[in-house]
Amino acid sequence: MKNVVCPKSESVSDKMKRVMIKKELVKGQEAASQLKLLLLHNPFHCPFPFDTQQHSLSSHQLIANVLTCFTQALSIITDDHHCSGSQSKKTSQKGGRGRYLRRRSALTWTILSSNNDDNHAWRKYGQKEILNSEFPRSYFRCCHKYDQGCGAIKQVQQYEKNPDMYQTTYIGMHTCNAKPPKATHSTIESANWESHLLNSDRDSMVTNVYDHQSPTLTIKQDFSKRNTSSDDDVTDFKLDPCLLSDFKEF
DNA sequence: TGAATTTGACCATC
DNA sequence: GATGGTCAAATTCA
Repeated sequence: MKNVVCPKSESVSDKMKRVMIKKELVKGQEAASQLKLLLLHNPFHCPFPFDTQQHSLSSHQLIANVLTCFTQALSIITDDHHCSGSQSKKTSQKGGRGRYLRRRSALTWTILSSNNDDNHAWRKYGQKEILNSEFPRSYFRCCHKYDQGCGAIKQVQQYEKNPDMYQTTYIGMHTCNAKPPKATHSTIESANWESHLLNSDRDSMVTNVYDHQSPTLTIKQDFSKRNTSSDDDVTDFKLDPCLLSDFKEF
């Protein structure tokens, strides 16, 4: 963080950026504190992305808030880094195309589902053959990208082990006013489902696996990139009955 | 005719 | 350089 502040040559925009970064970090800190309280009072709180509890934010939403705040702060810092300095090279604009924005740092999670309908309006913007993959990957962005600046995107690919299922990766949270995604009954009625919540740097992965045969929720953290993967990273939770009923309501 | 999808080319990342 | 992600012109559809 010491790179962020440069008091000697700080302009008005630098000050604004500093304020924005501070604001994002404070928001992230608040969300982390709420998450801590939530887990202290209910360690078995359902982390599922589509938690239906209305009275408070789910742990997933809090995690998403934390990551979003940090991502925002980092993007401000990164933009500053890229834009500052007279020698920052301009990208070529062949065919009038600008710099492509990649979202590797955005909050990402993957679900396996028998249908792709999640109650959000998506616009397909690309399809690609993937190496060593039987099925192409389709790329969708939120229809409200331009009117509301929503940056949510998803990638859909048929699951090779079971072509009736679709592996859908959501990247970024919806910032539009559209209805939040809701899992369908067909999703839950499939034998098992799993979702992956990836953190921003992809160093770790949280995998939630719900098994209908024996109602357990497996939360698996994958730190493969850090080379610390072990059986200790896998935690099985017997679900609290009330949470389980919430879980089956979708 | 406007909106949505397809598709080839461009760009970023590893 | 290979591969995946995104753009935007061309095409299709309602």
